[in-house]
Amino acid sequence: MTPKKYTLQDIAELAQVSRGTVDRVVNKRGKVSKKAQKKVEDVLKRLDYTPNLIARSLKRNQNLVIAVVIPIHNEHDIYWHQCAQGIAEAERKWGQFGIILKYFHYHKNQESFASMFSQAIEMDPNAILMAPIHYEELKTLFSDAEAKDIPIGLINTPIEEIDYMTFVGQDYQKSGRLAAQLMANLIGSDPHNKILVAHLGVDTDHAVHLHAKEKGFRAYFDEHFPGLKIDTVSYSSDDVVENMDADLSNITGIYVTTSKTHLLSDYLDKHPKIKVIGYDLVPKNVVQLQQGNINILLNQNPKLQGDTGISSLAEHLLYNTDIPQKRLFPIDIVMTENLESYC
Amino acid sequence: MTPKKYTLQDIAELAQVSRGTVDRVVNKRGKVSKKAQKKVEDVLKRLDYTPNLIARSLKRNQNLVIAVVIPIHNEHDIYWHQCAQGIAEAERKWGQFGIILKYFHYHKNQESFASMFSQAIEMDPNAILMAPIHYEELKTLFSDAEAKDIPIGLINTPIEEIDYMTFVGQDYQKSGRLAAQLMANLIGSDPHNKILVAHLGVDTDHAVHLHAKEKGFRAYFDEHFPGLKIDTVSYSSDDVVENMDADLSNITGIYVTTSKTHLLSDYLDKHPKIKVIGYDLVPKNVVQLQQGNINILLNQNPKLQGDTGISSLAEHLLYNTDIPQKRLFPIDIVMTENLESYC
DNA sequence: ATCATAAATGTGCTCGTGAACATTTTTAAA
DNA sequence: TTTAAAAATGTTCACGAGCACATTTATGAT
Repeated sequence: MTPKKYTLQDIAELAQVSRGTVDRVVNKRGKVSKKAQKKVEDVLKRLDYTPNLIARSLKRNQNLVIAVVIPIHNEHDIYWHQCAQGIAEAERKWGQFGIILKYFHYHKNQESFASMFSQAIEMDPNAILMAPIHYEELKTLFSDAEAKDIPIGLINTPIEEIDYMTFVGQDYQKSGRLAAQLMANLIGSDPHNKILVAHLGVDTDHAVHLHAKEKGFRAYFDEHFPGLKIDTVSYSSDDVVENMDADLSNITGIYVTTSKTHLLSDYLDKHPKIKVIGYDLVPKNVVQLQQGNINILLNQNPKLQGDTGISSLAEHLLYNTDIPQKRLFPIDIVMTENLESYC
Repeated sequence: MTPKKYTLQDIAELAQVSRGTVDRVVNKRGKVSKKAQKKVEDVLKRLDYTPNLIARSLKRNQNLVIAVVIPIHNEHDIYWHQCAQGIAEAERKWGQFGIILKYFHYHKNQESFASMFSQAIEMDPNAILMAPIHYEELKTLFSDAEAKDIPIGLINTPIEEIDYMTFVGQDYQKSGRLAAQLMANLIGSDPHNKILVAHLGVDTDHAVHLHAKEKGFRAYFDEHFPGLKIDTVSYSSDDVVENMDADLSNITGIYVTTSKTHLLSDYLDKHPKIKVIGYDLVPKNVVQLQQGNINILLNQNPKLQGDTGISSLAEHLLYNTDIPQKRLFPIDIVMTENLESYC
C-alpha cells in the first residue's frame, strides 16, 4: 500500500501543537520547549514525515544560480564543445525549476582561470561547477568558496587536496588500462608486436590526463606482456603523417590518447593492418571507424558528463538530496557494430 | 540574461482580462470570447509563457498511478530481479512527486499475462509500464487501453503492431552482431576456429530474444567469415558440463546468449583457451570474468532500463514532456579492466 | 503580587495554478 | 423594452511549506 503523505498540519494535530512549532522542529529553528520538541519528534518519527518538496520549492520561488567555470572553446574543441552541450541541455531541463547558469569562460592558463574563478565566487552563486586547472595557489581560492559555503562540483579533473562536493569524470589511468586490454585482444600475442602511444594535437590543459592514460596503458602491458616494446610520440602540429613515416616502422598497434585519431587517416590508408584505438565519437573519427582504419573508439561521453555535473548540483540545491561524491563514468567501448547506439 | 518567468497574473494584466480567462485559454477549457481569446493568445506568444510546473503539481496533489505489468520472478532470475530493482528505485525517486506504482505480476504464459494486463487496465491507471508477451490476441487488449487513453510504456520487448508511447530496451539483433565482432577480435582469423552459440538455462519468455541475438551473431560471421562453422546448443537443465563434453570438441569460442554463462565454469576450467562472451553482470559471471574463464560480458543494464521506463512515464505524466518513442540502450562491453565502473 | 522581559507558541499571508463558484454581460424570445 | 437563459468573465479558496508577525505563557527581579 501506499504510505499516506503527511503534512505539517497532520503532525501538528497529532502532537497537539501548532503548525509553526512543528515547522520549527523540522527546520531546527529553535525556540521550542523541550516538552513540545519531544512530542513533535515522536510523531515525526512515528509517521516518517518527509517534507513536500514541491510545496517547498514553490514557496522558495527564487532562482538558484550555478556558476559554470569552463575553458573557452570553439566547435573544433570537440570535448569541451560536447561538454558544453550537455550543460546547456541540463540548463533547459532545470530552468523550469528556477536553476540558472552563469558562465565564466577562461583561457587555458592559470591566470585566466584564477580570475574567472574569483569572479564566480564574488557573485555569490548557490553552487559552482568547474573544470579546474590544477596548481598550488588554487587552494586559497577554494578556501574563499568554502568560507562562503558554496558547494563546488568538479568536472573533468579531480583535485583530491580540496574539499569538493562532487566530481564527475573518468579515471584516466583505468581508461589506459582498458585500452591496453583491448589492444592486447586486437593484436594477439605475436612476438613481433610493436606498439605506439600517440599523443596527437596535444593541448597543455589535457597533458596531465594523457599522461595518466599512458601510465595505465603501459602498466597493463608491463603486467601481462613484460617484454613488449612500447614507443611514445607526441605531435602538436598537423603534419602527422610525414613525421610518423619518418620516425617509425613496423608498428602493429597505435593507441591515440586524444580525440585527434582522425589525423592518422592518410597514414592508416597506407598501413591498413595496424590496429588503432582512439577516443571520442568526433564525426571524423566515426568516419574512420566505419572505414576500418580505426578499430575501437573509447567514448568519454563529455556531453553526459556536463549534464550530470549540472544535474547533480541542481538536485542538491533543489531537493537537498545526497549526491555521490564521485561519479566515475564508465568508458564506453565503441566499435562499428554498436556505433549506432551511441550517436 | 535570464528570461523572466511570467505568471498567469502577468499575462492577465497585459491582456487586460482576468486570470481566470487566461487560465481558460491556456488550458483550452472554452467559454472564452473570440476577442479575449485573441488578446490573450497574442500576449502568451509574445512573452513565451510556460506554466509553472511546480505550482501545477502542487495544486494537482493527486497521486498518479502507474501500473507495472512484469513477470513474477525470484532472486535467481537476475534479469527481472535487477529490472525490478530499477523500477523500485524510480518509485522512490518519483514517489516524492505523487507517482505511485501498482504491480501486476504475471506467470510467464499468455493467459496469466492477459489476465494481469486486463486487471491493470480495469483499475484505470494513469499509465502502464509492461514487459509484454507477444501474441496475436494481445492487440484487442491494447485497444482497450487505447480506448481509455492510457499511455503505455513497453520494456524489454517492442511490439511494432501496436501503438505504444515509449519503448525501453535493446536491439537484440545488434547485440548479437556486436558479440560476433568482439568474438572475431578475440579468436582472430585462424581457419581452425569453431564457434558455438549456447542458449543456457533457457526460459520460454526469452526465446524470441535469444533467437534474435543468434541471428545477428550469425549474420555478422556470414558477412565477414563466410566459411566459418557455427554450432548451436540449447540446454535448459543444469548439467551443462557433461552435455558439452559429450556433444562437442575443439571449440575455440562460445557465445552464451543468456545470463547463465557461469554454468560453464567447470567446463571452462578444463578448456582454458576457449574464448567466451556472455551476458549480464551477475555475481557468478563477474567471478568467472575475473578468473579469466569469461572474456567479455555484455551488460544489458536491466536496472537502468527499469528506472528509465518508469522515469519516462513519470515525466510525461507530471510535466507533459515529450519522451522519446524508442530508447535503445547501448550494450556495454565489460572486461576485467572496466568492470569496476559498472558495479 | 506586580511588572518587564524573554521564551514559546500560534496565525496569517505568500508562492502559481486549477477549479468551483459568483458576478456581469450578451443573446434571443416574447 | 422586458426578461430569462446562456455565455463570458471575474473572484476566491485550496494545495503544503516557510517565514514574518501577533499572541500567549513562563521567568525573574523588585
